[in-house]
Amino acid sequence: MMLAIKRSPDLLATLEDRGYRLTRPRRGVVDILEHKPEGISAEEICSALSWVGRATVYRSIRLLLDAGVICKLILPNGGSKYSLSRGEHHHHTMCVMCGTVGEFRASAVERVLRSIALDIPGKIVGHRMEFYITCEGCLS
Amino acid sequence: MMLAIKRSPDLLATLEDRGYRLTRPRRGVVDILEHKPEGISAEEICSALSWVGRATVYRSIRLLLDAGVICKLILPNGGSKYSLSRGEHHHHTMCVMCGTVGEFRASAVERVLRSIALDIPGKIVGHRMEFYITCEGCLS
DNA sequence: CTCAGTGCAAATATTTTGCACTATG
DNA sequence: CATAGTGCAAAATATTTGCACTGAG
Repeated sequence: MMLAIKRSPDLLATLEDRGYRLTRPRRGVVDILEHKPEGISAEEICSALSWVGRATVYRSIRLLLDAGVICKLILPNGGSKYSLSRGEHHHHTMCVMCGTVGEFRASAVERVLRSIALDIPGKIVGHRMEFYITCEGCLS
Repeated sequence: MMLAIKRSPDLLATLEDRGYRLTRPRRGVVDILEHKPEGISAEEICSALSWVGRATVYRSIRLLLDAGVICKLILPNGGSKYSLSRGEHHHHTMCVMCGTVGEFRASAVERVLRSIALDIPGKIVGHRMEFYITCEGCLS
């Protein structure tokens, strides 16, 4: 697609920068997501990595989230799944038919954030935004 | 604040329009939220409504969500809570200090949605957007 | 040796389901 | 009396914790 996959090496570097080690289980989680552009749930990661303890999977997920290596996505039904982070701050699209996850960094979003800020009493310290779509493949 | 609370009567009407009844447990959930502008979690509703079975609370929540009487909010940490819906389609602000929930319907948002649509491959069928803020009260 | 990282099983949370019972029209 | 609504307890999910063990510096 538009963005080359395999951005992980650079992102993983941030892990070691922070003093965390890139262990087998952690690498395992990243590897899986590298091959799952549509994202995957915590439990699915556990079964895919049957050689890793469930607790370790959850701990790895939390660590990788902290480090910004992966992203947590909120599904339309409220559930959540994870996907590789391909870069800086961005937002996600999720196809409601096939589940494929896309990323985008529309400058329009950042622009609107500034404009919305004027309407909001207080100081914006964060936000979350997901777009549920029917992707081109599923449309045809 | 800007919007008068107690919009529920009109919203509750949509319940009966749909053929659902406004029973005691359902009314209970709405009542609580009427007095909790900062929203409340499912489990907290259960304890507040100790005279209602847990299952009924969850069923009521789902029903009220469907009917658009209440909203589900995603917290910064991924958890969720509920708040009264004060009207049509809107988005939420949540103070990360005190938890107070606000609503807004900035036309800028809808405008940007249209503009973002151009950047996104496929058809947008829904979205979710939350703003985490430090509210004016907590700023001072 | 020391401590981050791990596995496993148990503990928690959270939400849903089955089923018999109650209430309302 | 037909059926929506309910309570309770059990089941299904999801996630976290305690604790002893392993593996790199």
